[in-house]
Parts: sequence; structure tokens; C-alpha cells
Amino acid sequence: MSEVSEQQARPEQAPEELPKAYRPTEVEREIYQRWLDADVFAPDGSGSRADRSAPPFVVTQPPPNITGALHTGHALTGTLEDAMVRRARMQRRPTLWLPGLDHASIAAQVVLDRILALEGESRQSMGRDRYLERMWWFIDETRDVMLGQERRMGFSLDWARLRFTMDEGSARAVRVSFKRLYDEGLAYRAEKLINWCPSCRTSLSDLEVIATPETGTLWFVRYHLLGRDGTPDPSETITVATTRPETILGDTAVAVHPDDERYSSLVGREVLIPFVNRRVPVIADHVVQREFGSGAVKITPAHDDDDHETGRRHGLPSIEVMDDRAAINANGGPYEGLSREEARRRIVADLEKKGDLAEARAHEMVLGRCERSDDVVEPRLKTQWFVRTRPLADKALAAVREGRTTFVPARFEKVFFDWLEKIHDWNVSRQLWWGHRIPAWYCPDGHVTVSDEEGGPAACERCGRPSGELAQDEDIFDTWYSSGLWPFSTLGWPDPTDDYDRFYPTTVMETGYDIIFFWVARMMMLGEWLTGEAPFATVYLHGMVRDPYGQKMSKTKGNVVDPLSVVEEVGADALRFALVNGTTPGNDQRLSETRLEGGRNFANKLWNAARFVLLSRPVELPADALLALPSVNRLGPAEHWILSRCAATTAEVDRAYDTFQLGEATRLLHEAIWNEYCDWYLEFAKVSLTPGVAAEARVATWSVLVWVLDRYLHLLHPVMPHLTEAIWARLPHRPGDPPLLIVANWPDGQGEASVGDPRVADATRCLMDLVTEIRNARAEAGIEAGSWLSASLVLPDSNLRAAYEGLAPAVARLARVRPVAVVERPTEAHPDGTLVAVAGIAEARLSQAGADLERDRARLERELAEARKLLTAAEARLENRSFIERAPPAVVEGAMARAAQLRELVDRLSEPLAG
RNA sequence: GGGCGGUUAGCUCAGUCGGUUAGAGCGCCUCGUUUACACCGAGGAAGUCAGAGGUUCGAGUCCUCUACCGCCCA
Repeated sequence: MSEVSEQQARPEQAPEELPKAYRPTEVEREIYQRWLDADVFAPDGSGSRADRSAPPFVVTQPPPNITGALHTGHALTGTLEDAMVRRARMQRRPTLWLPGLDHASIAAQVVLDRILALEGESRQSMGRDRYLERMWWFIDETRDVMLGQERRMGFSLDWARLRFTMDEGSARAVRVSFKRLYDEGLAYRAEKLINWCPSCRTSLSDLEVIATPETGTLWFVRYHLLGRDGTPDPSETITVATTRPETILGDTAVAVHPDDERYSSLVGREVLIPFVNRRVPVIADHVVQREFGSGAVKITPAHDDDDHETGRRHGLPSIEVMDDRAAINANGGPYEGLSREEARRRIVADLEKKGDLAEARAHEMVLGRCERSDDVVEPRLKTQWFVRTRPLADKALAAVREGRTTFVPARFEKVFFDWLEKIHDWNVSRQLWWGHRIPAWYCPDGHVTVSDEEGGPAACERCGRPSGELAQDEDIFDTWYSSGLWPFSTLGWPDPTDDYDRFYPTTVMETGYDIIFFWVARMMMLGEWLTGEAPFATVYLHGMVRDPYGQKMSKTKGNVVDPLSVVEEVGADALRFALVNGTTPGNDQRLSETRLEGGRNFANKLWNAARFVLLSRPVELPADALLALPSVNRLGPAEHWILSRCAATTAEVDRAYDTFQLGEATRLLHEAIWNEYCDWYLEFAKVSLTPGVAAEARVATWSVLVWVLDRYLHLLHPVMPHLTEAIWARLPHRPGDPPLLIVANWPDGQGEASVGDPRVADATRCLMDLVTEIRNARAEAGIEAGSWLSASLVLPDSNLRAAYEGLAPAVARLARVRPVAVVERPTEAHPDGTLVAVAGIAEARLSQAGADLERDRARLERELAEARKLLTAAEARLENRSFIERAPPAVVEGAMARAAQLRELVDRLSEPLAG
């Protein structure tokens, strides 16, 4: 504890050196370094004050893509997580917030390829090994930039546990999990129609394909039927409708509906596919919609999902006509080598030339586009790896249905259910280079060996051929596969580690609702299946950060906000506050200059309140005095009031944090700090701290001033950590306090609640209202702001009079009234022209010097009319017998008290108007 | 087509378990440089809680329908 008193005795900066405006950038860097030096981020750091018997609080950070920069979404994610984590840490739970980065296969390759293009290189020109070398070099740079950005945001991540989805631990988790899924029959290799992006030259999962409505063309093409002798009969044709003429080259049938009488005579005949002169059958299948186009469709099993199914049912061959870049291959005959777009143009032109194009009409359709490249996705036949998701999904569903994992907000559970209930198998192969290579080896006989050994299998597990004769699968995993293992791979899984024992399953998974399927559902599936436990107890989902006009931020729109430049402008705390204050879980929000200014202003307000407190320290107070509440008999009315408010705010804020309503927590604190502490208590304290007041009283006031500030700093620390830490460092501390706020104890409100007398607090509140009413009366009557009015206060209640006793100088100053006389009840009717201010049962009569009596009368009439209206409503309510009988007694009592109050108010207001 | 969310002050948004007079920030109007803060202070104006119906002693809040906006899924 010696360091504690040392720190109090010698604040590193004298109060008078505090700058008048808060300068966040200097403060924030210094404070962050202090936390690092103190080693307080880790649950087992040397500065940790965690109670090892308390339940741990664990968050694994959603790893940002290692592509170069954080955006506002990351800033929001980190702010919310940091706030939860910091509070848990202050509650002395062993708290772990585990940082990480994601290798982001496609995204990273897109970024690197762009850089390489500037250097005159390309993926192809470099080859796999050199390319990967270059990638590691690239991410070495971006890693440092990104981690620096997170530190600048003030995130209290346990840096010693930093993980990367491409590190050895992750790689091992990928291999082991995949081998297990393979052994259990849940990972399998098959030839299937997959989504292929010709730009990225890889397959994609269903989720990465964006369905886009577009206007295309529906072409009607005449196919020539073959006669019995096998030669085309120019007089007999069947017209098929297609949106993709280039796939004609791969047609292996024409299909009609079995009940379609127009075509029933043609079923079983053959047609000749143009350009490639293939003879294919006319088949009947219920899949054909008779109303669509001509009622006859071409069947291309290698290039269309529905056609593939139809082909399977009818035993049709699948003929691929495109290569990796979606150019026509050798099967395309005369069109070989053309891009699919060029091939389409030529084929349409050639059909027209031949007279076989019957019609072309505009057609509304839905196209699949690649999430990354926006290129049109091509269904293609490919042999690769899939994960059988049904059994995994069922476990994930059970975890949520049984309440082992809950969603905040709860409505997202339904979204989660809907997706997992009709999930398809997961295509996990990607034909890319940057990522985890699939740990499958093939021997020359085509046997498959899946191995979780780092160096691969020693021999083929079927025929025993040595490793030298085996070839590893060229493909890598979908990035989301390694991300799906994140909550446990980061803690050591599959090895039995201390961290895994202590910290798994984790507590909260906080992320955006846009990746429920991509990530949350997959973590749930893999976590449940592989570890036997739901990977987290709570899924907290935040909304999207949009621009001031509600538009999604995007680089192409140019409306992205760089969080780091915001931090440089207004400070990390202001940004954090702006992102959290008044927001609701799961709802989108707009980030504007105005909102950021709000955060900055609030930081400045708090800073200046602290400046006042520090500058007004009574000289009599010993330099090393510890912070304590004065004994009750030294508390004035204002102290009772602010301590009661402090207790109430503490309880409300605590509850808000508990229920993940961080926006509500900050709103409450903003209100308490600005509108109660600064606007009122500070003003009361100024009066009590003037030199004429007895030293003991000044010390008592100042103690309460510091006490409440200290409590609010604790409560606000999770959201505005730097500012609160910086101020706290300059205040005297309580016995047993640690040297840093970040590890100080979370307030429980007990101290304040036990001393703040609610009756005194209520009386104080009434006098405050009276001050407001007097100010109102003055302003409305046009009285000069600086002038003093003599006043007579009617205070018909002993509590009120007692409170006034303690607050008289403050009331005088705040209402600018002098001299003041107090009476228990009015001794006479209102003298003509007296200004009247009424607040509850209290009343003030003011000399009217300089008053505009017309306007004052108008004000009173307005107030009276309003009071009468309310009274009428209140009385009507009480006259309702059902209300008296059925409403809870407390509500009825409240209504009666309310009506009585209003009656009083009406009386008081009518009297001066009567004359 | 199915699902979800939204509609509250000029703007952006809160509003807990249905309960007194629906709140905040910004903006607006009036006044004010009193030694924390002009990134400020004092006072004020501003609402048919999208619409209709229902439940209830009582509805911004619960139910039904409608309109418009947005998102997700197919």
C-alpha cells in the first residue's frame, strides 16, 4: 500500500498545470503505456487483482482481417467488448480478452494482388511459394499497423495471448478437427456442382454468393428435331427458352413437362444441338414449368443446379464447356477460347444468322454474384471437400434451444434457427494459396489419406505407398473454417492446456449481426461437435455503423470514416462514447460529426469538473489524506441529495451493464454527471467551499465532491477508460485502492445508500425546483440577469425549512435573491405585482423591480391552465371505481398524492391571479 | 414468396415489468464572459408516439389489420 499513499502525496502534475481544455491525444498515449507497464490486461498479469475463485469472464476477439486497417465496425466491436471486459475486471473476475487476427484468404489475396499489379508482378508470375513468401512479408507490415490501431483505441487486450488464424496452433486445430470430421464421416470429397468465381478463380460457399436481381434477356432458340433416320428435319423444331445461350454448347437434353400436350408427341425423340452437333433426347420432367418461356427448356447439367438434378434423374452426361476463367473450353467447338460473354454474343448472332433465333425478350432474373469480386458466379462441376453439416447443425440448434447459449437481442435466435434448420453441406475447398492447405493426400491409385500430422502421412493408409509417392490436395480451406475453431483453438485446443481448462467455454461472443451465419453459427457447430460444449454463453450482436445519411459505409461510396483520424481529432474516449451512448443492441446507428462532438464535449465537461474539484481542495486537508465519506452529521442537504442520486445511478448503471444495455449505461452517466453533478452539486459546493466557511465543513463538502466523482469515474471507466484513469490518478483514493483505476473495485453503491437520507434529498430537490422556477419567473418577466431581488419563501414543511437552513447561501446565489425571508405559511395575500414562483409545496414571492408584469401574469396563467388540465385528468382517474378497485394500491396511492399536489399547485397559482 | 426490424420533437435516436406530466443529444428562440468548462451557463419553444381496430381500471409499450421505409433468407 505504500505506493498508494506515495501516489496521493505526489500527484505527478500539480492541479494548476491542468490545461483548461482536455487534450486527449497526449493523455491517452501516456495512460495506455501505464496500463501496459502495470501488466493489468492479462488475468494472470502481475498487476491483476483478479479473484481466482470468481467465475472467469472470457471474450475472444473477433479477429479483424489482416488486410491493413480497422474501420468503424471494428471500433464499435472493440469498444463494446472492452467495456464489458473492463467492468468484469473491476468486478475482480479473472478476465481474459484474447486478441487475434484473421488471415482472410480471399480478401488478403485481393489486396496483395492489387499491390503486386503495381509492382508489375502477379500471382501467376510468382508461383505459389514466392507468392506466399510475399504474403507473409505483407502481413508482417499490416499486423503492426493494426495492432497499433487497437492500442490507440485503448483496448485492454491480453497481448501476450495474441493469436493469428495462420499460426501453428490454429494450423494444428484445423488438421486435427478435419481429420476427426473425416474419420466420423462428416468431411467428404465429392464431385458436385459448386459456385465458381471466375475472377477469384476459386469455389465459394453459398453464403459468399449474393443473389442480385437483374434484367437479362430470354432467348427463344429453335432446336431441330431428328427424323427417324437420324438426320435433322428442317421443318420440325422445338423452341427452348434460355437466359444463357453460351451453355447451349453443353446441353445434353431438352426437357418438357410430362403433362404438356403441346410437346407430348416429341418426348423420346432427339434433337440436334447447334454448333456442336450433339444428338440429345427430349425428356419429360416435372421440374419444367409450363408457363415459363416456350414450355421447353434446355438441360445443361454441368452448368446449372436444377439441370444437374434433372440430369442425375435421367442419367444424362454432364459436359463442361468452360474453364477456370469462364472461357469456353475444347468442348465448345468453334467457340473455344472465347470468354463466356463473347461466346454468348457470337452464339446469339450465329443463331440469328441461321434463322434459329425465334425471339428475344427482356427478362427479370436473379443472378449470383461473388461477394468479393462482384463477378457473375458460375455453377461448375468440381471434385473437392465438403462438410456434412446436418449433424453439426442439430447440436448447435440444441445448444440454443436448451438455453446454454442465449442471444442478445433475442430476436436473432430465430434467424439462427431458420438458417441451421435448412442448412446445406459446406463447401470448404478454396482454389487459393493463402490459407490452411487441406490435409488430404492422394496416392497414384486415387486412395485418400487424411492426416493431422504436421508433415503429412508416412504412407497411404489404403495401399501403404510411401509418402514420397503421395500428393497433397492443392486446395486450401475456406477462411471461416479456421475462424470457426477460434474460441477454442486460441485457448490451446486440441491440447489439454491450462487456458483451455480455465477459460473455455467463453462468456460472451460479441460481433455484428451480419456474420451470424458466416461465423457465429459455424463456431457453434464446430464448438459443440468438437469440444462437446457451446463455445460461449452469450452472443451479443451489434448493428452496423452507417454514415450520417444512413448509408452503409463503403470504399466505393467514399463515405468511410477512418477511426484513427477520428481518434486524432477528438480522442479515443470521445469516439468510444459516441459509438455507445444511446444505442441499442442489434440496431444500426449513424455516426456523424455531431455525435463525435457530443463525445468530445462530454469528455471536456468531465475534465473541467475534475479541474474544479482539484483546484478547490481545502488547504487544511493533509496531503496524504485518504478519501472517506464524512460522518453523517457533517453532511448538508446537497450532500444527502447527491449521495442519494449517486446510489441510485450506481444501481441503474450496474443493471444496465448486466443486461448488456451499454447505451443506457452511458446515457445514465451522462445525465448524472452533467445535469446533476456539474449543474447542481458543483454549484452548491462552490458556496460551501468559500473561504468564510469553517474548515471542517469545507473538508466535508470536498470529500463528498471527490467521493461522487470517484464513483462516477469508476462507472464510466469501461467506456471512457483513458480520461477516467487520468483524472482518477490525481484524486485522493480510498483505503485499499490499487494504483490504477482499471483494476479498482466496481462500485456497489452501498456507501452512498447508507448515508444519503431520502427525505433530505427530496427536500433539496424541491428547493432546486424552486430555484428553477424563480429563474424562470425572472427570465419571463424580463428581469435583468444580474440584478438581485428580495424574496419571501413559503416553506410549509419542516424538512423543507431544515434543508433551506443548510442551503440558504446557495439558493440566494443560484436564484439571485437577496435578502430572503422564510415563512411557514403566507401571512397575507399577495401584494400587487409580486412575482410568484411555485415548485411543489414551496413558493417564492419576489420583489418586482424591473419586472414586466404583463408577461409575468401571462406566465402564471399558462402555468395555472396547465395545472388545472392535469388536475382534471388526475381527478377523473380517481373517480373511476374500476381504477380504485383494480389498480395496485401503490399506483392508487401515487395517483391520490399526485392529485393532492396538483390541487395545492392550482391553489397557489390561482391566488396571485385572483386580485 | 417467407421472416425480421423500423415509423416517437425540425434532425438523429432512447423509452426497462403496461402505471404520475413521453425523454436525450443536436438544431432553434431569449438572455448571459459570476475565478471548472463558450467544447460553457440560465431560461424557453417544440410531440395526433405512422394509421385503424382490440385487450385492459390504464397502452408509445400487449394483440390484430393496413400503409410506408429498411434488412435477411429463398
